[in-house]
Amino acid sequence: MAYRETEMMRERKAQARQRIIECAWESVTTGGFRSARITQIASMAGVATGSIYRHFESREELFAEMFRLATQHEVDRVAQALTGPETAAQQLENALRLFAERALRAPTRAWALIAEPVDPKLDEERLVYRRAFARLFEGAIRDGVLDGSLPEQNARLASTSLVGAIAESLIGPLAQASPEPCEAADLKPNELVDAIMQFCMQGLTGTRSQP
Amino acid sequence: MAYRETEMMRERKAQARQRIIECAWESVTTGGFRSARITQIASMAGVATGSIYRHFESREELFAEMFRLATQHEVDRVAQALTGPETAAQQLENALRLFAERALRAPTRAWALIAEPVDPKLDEERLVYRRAFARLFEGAIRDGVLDGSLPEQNARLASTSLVGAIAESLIGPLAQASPEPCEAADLKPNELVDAIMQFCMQGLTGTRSQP
DNA sequence: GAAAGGAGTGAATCACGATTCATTTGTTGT
DNA sequence: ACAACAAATGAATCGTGATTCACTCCTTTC
Repeated sequence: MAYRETEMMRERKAQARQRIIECAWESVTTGGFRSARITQIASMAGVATGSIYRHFESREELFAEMFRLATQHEVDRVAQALTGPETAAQQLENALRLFAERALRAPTRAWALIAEPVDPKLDEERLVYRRAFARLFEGAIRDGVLDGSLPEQNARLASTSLVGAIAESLIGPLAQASPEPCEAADLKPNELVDAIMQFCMQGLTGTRSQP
Repeated sequence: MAYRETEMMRERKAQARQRIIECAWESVTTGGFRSARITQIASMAGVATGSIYRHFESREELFAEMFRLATQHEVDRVAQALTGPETAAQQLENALRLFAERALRAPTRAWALIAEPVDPKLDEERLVYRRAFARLFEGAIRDGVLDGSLPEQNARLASTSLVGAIAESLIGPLAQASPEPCEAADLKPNELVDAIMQFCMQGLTGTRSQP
């Protein structure tokens, strides 16, 4: 017999796979799932169209995998903000702010992650993404209730509402085109974030901040 | 010469047009824009495929028109709730609750109206829809600030956040399949609505309700 | 260096649905 | 009843883009 997959080959394939995912992500970040073409991704990655299918079952599968990775990255970022010496409420505010700012900085990406619908497989992944965030925020809210920085409440629902309020505030205005982001409510980006945060924190604490 | 469009014919055409829109709406309500096929809509309406194009420039155009009508209907419903003898804050709560309940009762329709992306023409219409709601809620918030039932705040942004919080809370969990709606946060539908409303009203008033 | 596979290629195929258009079926006025 | 025209039809066409596959190119092993 001859040819047994060697370490070098495994490595090389893994790299190609990685490259494909990265290009897919770039394509999605630029124009959303809708306009991401397999053909174009292939040529970006410097491989033939058919080669994509050596690495992924289908277009769906490629996007699902890509989504999984991007999502994990984003969740990790936000999770980081949920550690530190501050009160849980303060940590949560930081995390929410980070979430909002990141979304605002890359609207097309945010849209793709949060809302753009593609196909059932992707929706499934998105659900996981949502749950990951929900769980994150939910935990922080529970902590806040324990350390007294937040009042008693339904943590699960509050966390969902938070994500929703932020996403809508950012994405609603930003969904269409990315060229001239943000003019929602006639505010500058950071003012927008501030205002969103005020609403969210009031919703959580039931206490007026900065009257 | 002969044949000049008569009243009866005009009527008949208008009816067909109406029927087509209704069937399109039913189709969208059932499976979302994505799965609404012109062919199927035609057969539902009892006309030939080609006849659709006697009434509408294109698929896009049909959906846009349909969307416009559905939207108007929905907005009118909610606007109704914003009249009455109660404080503006109370009216707003009623309106929000109505919005949430209606969405909860027909998740696929709500999804189609609020979030499902289709094409640029539709997105434009959706923007109008969002603005209509925003304006509605915004006005109510302004009134609330005036009559003292709500504290000073950025009405525009608060209204956006409200729509977002509600939409996410409802649609996030309900987006996928309509068969078994609602088990979000392990709550029954009306409990879900109650919890959302609490969050929203706290966000608006900065006051803890039902501690 | 030659056999034995695996990996890569990309033009051809296929699927799917919107749209068209030659033809048929009314409708109207005389 | 007939001319003149509009409306309706739906099978055929077209466009788009994912997916395939017969073939070539590389690696590995002996």
